[in-house]
Amino acid sequence: MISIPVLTLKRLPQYLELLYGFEQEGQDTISATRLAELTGVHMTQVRKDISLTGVVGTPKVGHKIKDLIESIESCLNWKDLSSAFLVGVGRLGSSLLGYSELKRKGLNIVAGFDSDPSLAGTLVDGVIVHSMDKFANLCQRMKVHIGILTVPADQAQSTAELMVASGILAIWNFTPTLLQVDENIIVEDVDMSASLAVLSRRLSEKYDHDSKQISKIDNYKNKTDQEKQ
Amino acid sequence: MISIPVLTLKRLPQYLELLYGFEQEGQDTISATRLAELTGVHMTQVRKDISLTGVVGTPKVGHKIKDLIESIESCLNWKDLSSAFLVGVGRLGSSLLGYSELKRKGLNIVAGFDSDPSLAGTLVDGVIVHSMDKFANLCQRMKVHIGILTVPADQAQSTAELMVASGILAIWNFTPTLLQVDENIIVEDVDMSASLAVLSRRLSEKYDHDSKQISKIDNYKNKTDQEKQ
DNA sequence: GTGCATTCGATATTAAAATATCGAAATACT
DNA sequence: AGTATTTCGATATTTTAATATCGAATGCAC
Ligand SMILES: NC(=O)c1ccc[n+]([C@@H]2O[C@H](COP(=O)([O-])OP(=O)(O)OC[C@H]3O[C@@H](n4cnc5c(N)ncnc54)[C@H](O)[C@@H]3O)[C@@H](O)[C@H]2O)c1
Ligand SMILES: NC(=O)c1ccc[n+]([C@@H]2O[C@H](COP(=O)([O-])OP(=O)(O)OC[C@H]3O[C@@H](n4cnc5c(N)ncnc54)[C@H](O)[C@@H]3O)[C@@H](O)[C@H]2O)c1
Repeated sequence: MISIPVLTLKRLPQYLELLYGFEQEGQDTISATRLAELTGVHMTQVRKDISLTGVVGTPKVGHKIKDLIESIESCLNWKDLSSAFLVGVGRLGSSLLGYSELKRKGLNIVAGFDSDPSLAGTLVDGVIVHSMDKFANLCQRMKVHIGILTVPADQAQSTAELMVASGILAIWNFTPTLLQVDENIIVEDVDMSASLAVLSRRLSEKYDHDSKQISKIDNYKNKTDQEKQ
Repeated sequence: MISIPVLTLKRLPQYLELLYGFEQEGQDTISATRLAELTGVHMTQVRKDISLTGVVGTPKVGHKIKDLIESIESCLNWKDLSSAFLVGVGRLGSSLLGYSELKRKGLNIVAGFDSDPSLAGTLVDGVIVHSMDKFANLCQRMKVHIGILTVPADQAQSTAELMVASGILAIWNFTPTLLQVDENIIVEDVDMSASLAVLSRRLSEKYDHDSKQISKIDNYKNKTDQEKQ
């Protein structure tokens, strides 16, 4: 199975999102050109990305939307559900338990785990929450290989180690902690800090000569808004 | 103000996280070499990243941790708080309202907004929630320029447009929707789908010849675990 | 003080990603 | 039917990012 570049993998869900929209609108085909316009990704890049999923289009027409969705979904292994355990049923954790969209993306959270004894045995959005001592055993018995990590930052490393020792092969890490685990464990960080860093800096780069700039922009915007009327 | 590459910006918070740890342990200096070991980023890359923030180190010693933190934080504009509004106080939205870590990263959510009338006037984790009709007015009066978007996907585009019309200059977008807004508005996506796509595919690439492979790995792991004892 | 090891930071090389170019295939139009 | 036009997909070029190399600076051991 060929290795697809990370950046391509990160673009594929974007295309999918648009494709679902078109499908609902009853559209039948779509061109790479159009996808490029909508995503801001270069036309040739879209073509390369699409071709990596293994689908072929027809000249002048483009791609059959149904085929393209099918191809991207199976490329990402989103066609059938993988089971996952979530550890840390706090604010973020329980919001994920209720996030039904994940099922449409191949992820089925079959149980939550938390060190807080008052949560053990409860249901959160229909998902059972267990105490931590059940983790290793259930993990092996149910052959679950994906772990979602939403514990406090200072508990992240030890929890990750427990996961790995219990048979977890891939960790979806929502904590800001940099996990140190065996190198053949797949760790994928959902890095909100990283994203916030980019937003923060880009805003500074654009306007922070000393925030007077922002007022200028405000004035400019008001002006053009008036002109538009 | 120079433009720092996205990938560098995304690595800076990683370094910071480690640096906070060292600072607490009472350490005084750190070398790029050590940061490279811990993050998996190449040593020369770490040096480049660090030098982009404007700090200089001393040979043989490395960098003063205090200076480095200071330098990265001010590079990301995390030293002083920017005000933000959050729209969509649902599962994810309210989990963000309670996420105090954001304040340490320069972001101060000063109010939430929601179309659900039963939420108007309530406090969520100490943050006031307003009805949507107050958004434009408060945005201008309080000179808030950052908007956090956590409404359902089908409401994302229209809400983004409201934000832009109200003076928002940067949108932190947690929805899977690809926003179409004026090009000088900064949009930063927290793309969980993208992250899940990478995790999913990498897992397939590694083990999906037909999932027998995973059992093999299990056996292998058990074996080596025994050997370790 | 002198050599030695370490680390910085600048410059060069390599690798990877994004963009441009071009011919061929398919449809629509004359 | 023939021609123009759109779009695909393969190949080349350019740009950007990652890695390697090297000299200089600093502190430490002797
Ligand atoms: N809240 C957010 O919006 C948000 C956003 C981004 C990242 N995060 C990160 O997600 C993580 C969780 O944040 P949160 O706001 O949901 O915190 P939280 O305190 O609301 O929830 C943490 C949960 O983990 C449980 N827990 C603590 N130690 C545990 C352990 N050793 N084993 C198992 N369970 C344990 C707690 O009982 C609690 O239920 C943090 O690392 C945070 O940095 C949160
Ligand atoms: N829940 C998660 O863990 C999670 C994870 C990743 C992404 N997301 C995305 O975040 C968004 C919110 O997800 P959620 O699970 O919190 O949903 P939710 O239904 O729990 O919350 C949505 C909130 O938005 C409000 N709302 C709806 N329309 C609105 C409008 N036009 N203006 C203002 N407020 C409006 C609703 O009243 C509700 O309070 C979705 O786009 C989802 O795809 C959620």
